[in-house]
Amino acid sequence: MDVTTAHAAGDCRSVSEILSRVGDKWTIQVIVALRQGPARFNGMKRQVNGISQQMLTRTLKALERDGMVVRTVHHSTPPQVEYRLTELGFSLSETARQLAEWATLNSDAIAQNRIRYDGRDRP
Amino acid sequence: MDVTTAHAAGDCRSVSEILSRVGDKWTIQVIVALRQGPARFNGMKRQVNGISQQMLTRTLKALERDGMVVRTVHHSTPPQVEYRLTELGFSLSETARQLAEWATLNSDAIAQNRIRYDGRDRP
DNA sequence: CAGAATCCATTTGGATACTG
DNA sequence: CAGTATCCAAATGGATTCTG
Repeated sequence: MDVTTAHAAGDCRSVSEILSRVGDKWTIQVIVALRQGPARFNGMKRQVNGISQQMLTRTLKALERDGMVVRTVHHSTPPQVEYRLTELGFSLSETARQLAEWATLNSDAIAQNRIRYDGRDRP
Repeated sequence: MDVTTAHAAGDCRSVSEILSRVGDKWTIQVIVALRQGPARFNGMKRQVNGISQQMLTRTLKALERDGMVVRTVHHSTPPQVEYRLTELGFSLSETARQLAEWATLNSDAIAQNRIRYDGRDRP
């Protein structure tokens, strides 16, 4: 029996908190983007489609705090700041990639399910 | 090359939307809870630790709309309503279980990282 | 380039009271 | 038992302006 089964797969309070942290609008995408290797701020902003500057800042800072990303400043001109995954962050990125893949593969089906559901007569 | 790599792993706009849907505070936990088999409303409320009645209602309704859960009413007294995963929902639950497992295994490390980060002198 | 700061709209979530 | 309805607080996220 694995640890998840032993814990009834997520009844710990901490799990809920972590899931809602990594499950916000951008975290998974940022982590998946960093799988390819270290990246710089504006590079990521271009890579992660549609993210605002503020949300990228917040997301990266939260990931740094959680120990999933390290931030390295190179004092050059122009200044360079590099972000890369830690081991912890990389381990999450494996699962994150699967989740992103699932979303890619099933987004059409979900969109159709919604249309069908909304089309039924209902309050 | 798999589809995720082909799509640069999540730059589609739809992925962002789906991820933030399944990544709210409760969806993953509800789905993981339903892996064990069909369940009834108040049973799930007890199983998913800390969820309010309203949030369970909202989460289940959203999952039903997305075609991940089916809701079956048995007109008995007292009334019974059964929720169970569809194939789509079950396929997500595989990845969801991994994510919940990751969260369980690493919640301590993350908590410690946060303490360390917050302890450093910083604005 | 890499952000910090501010403002504001929307979403999310909790508590409570009520219903068939 | 299985919800609905309402109110409200907090979190989330976007846009814009400013800075070392």
